[in-house]
Amino acid sequence: MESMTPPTFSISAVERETGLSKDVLRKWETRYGFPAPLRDGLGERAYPLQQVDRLRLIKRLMDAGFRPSRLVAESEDGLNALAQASQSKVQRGGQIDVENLTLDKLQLQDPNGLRQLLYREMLRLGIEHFVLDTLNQLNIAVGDAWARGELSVHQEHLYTEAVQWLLRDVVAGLSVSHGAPRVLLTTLPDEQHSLGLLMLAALLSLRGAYCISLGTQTPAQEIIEAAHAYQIDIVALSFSNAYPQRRIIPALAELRQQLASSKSIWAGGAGCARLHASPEGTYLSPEMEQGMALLAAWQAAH
Amino acid sequence: MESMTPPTFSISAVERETGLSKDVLRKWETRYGFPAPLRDGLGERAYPLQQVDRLRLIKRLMDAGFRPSRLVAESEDGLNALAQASQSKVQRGGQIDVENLTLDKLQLQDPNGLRQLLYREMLRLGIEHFVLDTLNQLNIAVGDAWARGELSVHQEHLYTEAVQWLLRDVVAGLSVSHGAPRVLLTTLPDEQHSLGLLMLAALLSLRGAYCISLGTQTPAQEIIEAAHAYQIDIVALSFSNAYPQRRIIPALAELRQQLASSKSIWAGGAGCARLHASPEGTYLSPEMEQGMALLAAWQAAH
DNA sequence: CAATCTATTTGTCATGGACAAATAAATGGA
DNA sequence: TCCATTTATTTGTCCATGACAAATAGATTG
Repeated sequence: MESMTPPTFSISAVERETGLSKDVLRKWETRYGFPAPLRDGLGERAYPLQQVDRLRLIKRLMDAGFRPSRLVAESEDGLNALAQASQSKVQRGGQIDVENLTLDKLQLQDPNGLRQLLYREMLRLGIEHFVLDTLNQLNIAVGDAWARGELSVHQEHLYTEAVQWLLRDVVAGLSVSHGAPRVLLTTLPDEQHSLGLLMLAALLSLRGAYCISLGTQTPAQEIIEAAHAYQIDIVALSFSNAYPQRRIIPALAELRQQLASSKSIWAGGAGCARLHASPEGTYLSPEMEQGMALLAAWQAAH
Repeated sequence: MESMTPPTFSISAVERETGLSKDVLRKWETRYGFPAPLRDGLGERAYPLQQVDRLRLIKRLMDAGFRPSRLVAESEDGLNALAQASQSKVQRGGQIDVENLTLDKLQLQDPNGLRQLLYREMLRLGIEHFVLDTLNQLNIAVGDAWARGELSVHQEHLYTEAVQWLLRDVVAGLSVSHGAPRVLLTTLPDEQHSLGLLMLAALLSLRGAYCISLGTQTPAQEIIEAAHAYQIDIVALSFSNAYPQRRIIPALAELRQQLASSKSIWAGGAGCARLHASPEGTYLSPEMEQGMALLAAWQAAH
């Protein structure tokens, strides 16, 4: 038992853990000299935990807008400093008094407490206010804390689960089979974040829309088919920051081309925030409020 | 408008749509001569829709146990015949009278009806019976129908969503903060199916356990950390058929090695069904019932 | 100071070869 | 004949290197 082998990761394990493709991992190695994995007996890359952690941090900062060459060159302290600095600037609306408490609860490892807290807050504020303000800001707060490394992945998972639990309950309670418009909610493959979708579903349901959620990662072909089958008026897609920006527009264009022109396409989520224009007949609404405005417009027009 | 370009897919699009890695797609091309994508102006592979569909079908059948060389050689009709034949043999317990009705509902594009139907059935049978029998068999029925190509992806998504909606509600209602054992439920990266997890959570909660769900795709490191932080007694992981068998044992072994030996590790889901032995101190329970037995054993021992 | 043009950065794709792990096929007793 | 063990084949993943377009930053000019 003298020689415990320290844990290392294969290239595909690192791809999974960091979200950086194998190609990218290899290219960085030759271009920047980092990562610099060890090699196992077979000559295959073996990434030490430390490097994987660093890669994770770099990926976070890239999602926040930094470029790799900059980050890879940075020292450990430099990276951490950047992470500290990369706070979301968005601070609209009044402070939510529950925010700190909730982050505390998360850090206190109290999943049930968190759920109850959110539920009570929702009852107090009403769904619309709760979703538009509290959840919105909480998401940002959690995202920031995570980017700064103050929250571990499992804590973030826990938060996501708690909110999902809550919102699904709400949406299920609000559903009526004859609402209008009929909205199909989902994400494209490679996009796993569904919180935004659920929040939108809650808000739209509140205003009388009929929401059908397909969960995450529905192939484009299937979206088309489902939109037809369920006689959908509006297809709502969500893109998180992690979704490669450059793929959004083409994806929307492709959908637009194949979908009956009577059906609208909405794209929401933080991933859309930095986009300026979208293909003809598709609508960007990085903020929830804009989604509500789009709904109002649709309902007025019909 | 004479020449509409027929839609083609890039290699990464095909990877997303089919779940076959780029490496595999390229290798099959040289080894078996299929797929045989066109090339665009840049010399890059451009897969016609027809080939993508065929790849999807092949992937389905591979998940059902067939080997690629066999499938790739097969004719179109041959593949369809195989898909027809690959029914799950499991038909234990009495027929559930609701099954056909539910599949009908799915095919009738009636998401709300489905949810209500499931809910009513749950009330009628009681949660335990409903989960162990109805849902279990429904899952198999849906999985089979999907493998046979009778169900499209969006319909399967819809089913999954409906069940999730239902079960989350149930689990939330059952949660008590002082139950024992304390169970952490999640899946490893690359495993996105969480239905089994939710079903287990419902059953365990019913029997007094305290369940903490982290959703899907929690990195191994994070599971360790969370197990410690939440003072977990049992870590329950779920593996679907789609999860590469060969990675299950090593993954369990790695977890076992890093996790305090006082904490149990359970592995469930259809992906475990074909495994015979598991690492020391970890337990396989491809069937829900076995999970219940494990729980009973744990509770008896404490 | 805004807009346009050049240079660099960056991700993805391609090719072709190697190898271990998984699976099937063949072999040799009981 | 059937089970267990050994040999072959299949199969996924990895490696190295090179090419190129799209995205971004930096320079230049009106």
